[in-house]
Amino acid sequence: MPELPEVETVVRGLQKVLPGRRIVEVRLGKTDFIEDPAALEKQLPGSRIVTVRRYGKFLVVDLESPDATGEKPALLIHLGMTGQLITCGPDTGVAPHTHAFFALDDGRELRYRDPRRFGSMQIVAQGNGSPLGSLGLDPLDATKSEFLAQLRGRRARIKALLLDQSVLRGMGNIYTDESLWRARIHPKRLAASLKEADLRRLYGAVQAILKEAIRLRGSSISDYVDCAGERGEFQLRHRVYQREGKKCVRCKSAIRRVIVAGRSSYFCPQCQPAPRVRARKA
DNA sequence: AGCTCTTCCTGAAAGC
DNA sequence: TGCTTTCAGGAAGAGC
Repeated sequence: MPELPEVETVVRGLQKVLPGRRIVEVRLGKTDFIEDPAALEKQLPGSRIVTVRRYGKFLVVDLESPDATGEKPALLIHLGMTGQLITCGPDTGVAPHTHAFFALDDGRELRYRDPRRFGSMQIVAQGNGSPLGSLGLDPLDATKSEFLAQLRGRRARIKALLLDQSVLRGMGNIYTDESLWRARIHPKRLAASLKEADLRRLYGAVQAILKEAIRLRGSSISDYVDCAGERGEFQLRHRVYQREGKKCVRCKSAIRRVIVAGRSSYFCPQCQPAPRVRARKA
């Protein structure tokens, strides 16, 4: 599923080919994941792509309107669980579940495919519109003190906080579990119970995991591919994610799975000791 | 504030 | 073999 490293990989690929291109035509299939399909069909044709960038798990396509009104619209795309953005020639066969086609002025096409349609697409007036405003720190841009300030003293479970996009933007289930394993922190620990040293270790782990995942072009589990259709390789480096019952590479204990924050959470019971459970009153 | 449950959707995998 | 059920999960919303 596309999280920060996967979106970053797609963005880097698109940024090589899209800036300067003009969108000449928009064709849509199913539109229930698009906020205002008519707005896309009306506003996109004729506009020029300026930049493609990542904001959390969102792809932001900054646009320049043909009528130079000063309006700088942006197309926001969230890949959800199974979203793919691919560039290809116009005659390339259409994969099932391809729901949006953006014809470009060089004859090529940008296509959006999303079997489960958990993704989303919308046009905002400025690249900072609606959903982006409520997002928290970018885990790679954040300094250690910003990161610590965001988590210190919070009563929620650390895993829930790492997944919360209003706290940190971009982490998902895979990189949360991998980071917690690396930092030797159990997903159920309350952030407020963590020592300063734990949080520092977590900061380092998050940065290291995300950077390595970007270097390896993301994790290809489920449907993830980059904008050229290539798979990533970080799934080969997963230490806990989807490794229930397999041996921890550090201590040989069997990896376990529990539900935390409504998500499957994989951890090593030896390396990541569980918090003390408060006794339930009878 | 923070937890759990539900909804959206499809395909893969498990169960019978 | 082939059908049915379950599960996965990003995000938002409800209810506690």
